[in-house]
Amino acid sequence: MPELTPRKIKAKQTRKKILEAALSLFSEKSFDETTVDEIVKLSGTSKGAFYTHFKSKYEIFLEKFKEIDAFYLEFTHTLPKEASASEKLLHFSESQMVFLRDSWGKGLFRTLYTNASPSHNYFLDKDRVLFKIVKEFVHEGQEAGEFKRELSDEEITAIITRCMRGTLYDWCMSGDEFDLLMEIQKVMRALLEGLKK
Amino acid sequence: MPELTPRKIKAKQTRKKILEAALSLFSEKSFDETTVDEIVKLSGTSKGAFYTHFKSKYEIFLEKFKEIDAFYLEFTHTLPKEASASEKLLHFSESQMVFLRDSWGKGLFRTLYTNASPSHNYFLDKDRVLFKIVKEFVHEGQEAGEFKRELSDEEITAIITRCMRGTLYDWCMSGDEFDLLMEIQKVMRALLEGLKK
DNA sequence: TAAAACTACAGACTGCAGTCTGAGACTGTA
DNA sequence: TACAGTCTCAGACTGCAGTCTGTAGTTTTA
Repeated sequence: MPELTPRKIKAKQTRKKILEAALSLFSEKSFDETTVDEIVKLSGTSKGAFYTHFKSKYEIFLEKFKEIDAFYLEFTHTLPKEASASEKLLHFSESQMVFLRDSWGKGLFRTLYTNASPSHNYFLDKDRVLFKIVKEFVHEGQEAGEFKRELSDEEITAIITRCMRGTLYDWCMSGDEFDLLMEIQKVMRALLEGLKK
Repeated sequence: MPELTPRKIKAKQTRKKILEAALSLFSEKSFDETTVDEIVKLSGTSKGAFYTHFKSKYEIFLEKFKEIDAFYLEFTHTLPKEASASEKLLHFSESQMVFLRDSWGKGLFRTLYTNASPSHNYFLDKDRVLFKIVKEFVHEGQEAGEFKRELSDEEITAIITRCMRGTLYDWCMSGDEFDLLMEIQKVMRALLEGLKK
């Protein structure tokens, strides 16, 4: 079905070259500091090529961000089966924050937030792995009679991920005094408490 | 003490002309659609004048946003004294969201979020009226034995405003299907429940 | 297999926020 | 009252994301 004509193969290679050059520059400097012209130069292509393959500079950036989901997924396997749903959720959010703080950093999140748009919003994508993971825990908690049923698992998930997002926002816009781990604990504990029966 | 020499008076007038022209254009079109050149032209000044009085186009935008706090303040006077702290907080957040939705709209918030930076962040300013209002209610609730005391009033306030912010974020980045009022109710109910003794 | 239609790409160009230079007017000092 | 220093402002300039136009080569059609 993909119909790989020689031309399309070459196009894919071009796309890949651009992507790799961009990611390399993003990590070497930062998103804001690397220009599209540099990406184009390093990849030996052109602006025309760049914009046929990507809608914007930000779109490339998002590409990298998808890697985060891999971590999430892997992490869930390490959680003890016997823990309660709210313990799992608390644990998960803590590990998530530590991971994001140490492996990604504020700068990336600032970029993520300040370049987001309704049509291009990584956070709000309901198909995200994060969303699915949280939803599963919530569902589990409801089945076990731990959480309320007035709200659907989907609604509760929306609430939880939203408050995580708010915390992440405050963190990446704050100075060093903001302790991401402590703050997520406070928020999650209050929230989970309120969601229990 | 202000030492109003003729020169400073004229400078203030220039500043005012720029501000008024900008706000007029922002409401006529939108933030993104109005250019600094237009503002400068309409106000009969120059770029040089613009950037001596304002650090950026966004800074002018924020100027307008401060009006919101006036609404907040006024609203608190309309709340029944006898209501519980959590009722007041719930009520307040609901009215706030209705107000923001109907009088301000998504567009402005999108601008607010996507142009924010650590040094220039309206939301995170702890001196904001919003912060003070919420803190007062929280404090009241703690005094009345309604809320936990494990967290300080300041900490609880941070949590609450953060989750409001997260909800606002989701709203302004979402399509029409997002019901801001319903969503804030869900979030606030869960949160307030979890903060009670 | 010739012509028509399309695709991936090159790079010049546009639009806009923000910077820089310089000048004229004002202010404070002696 | 002269003159050195300092503001306010004008507008030319820079830097960069994204657009537009043209084209060579490829694919499709007849």
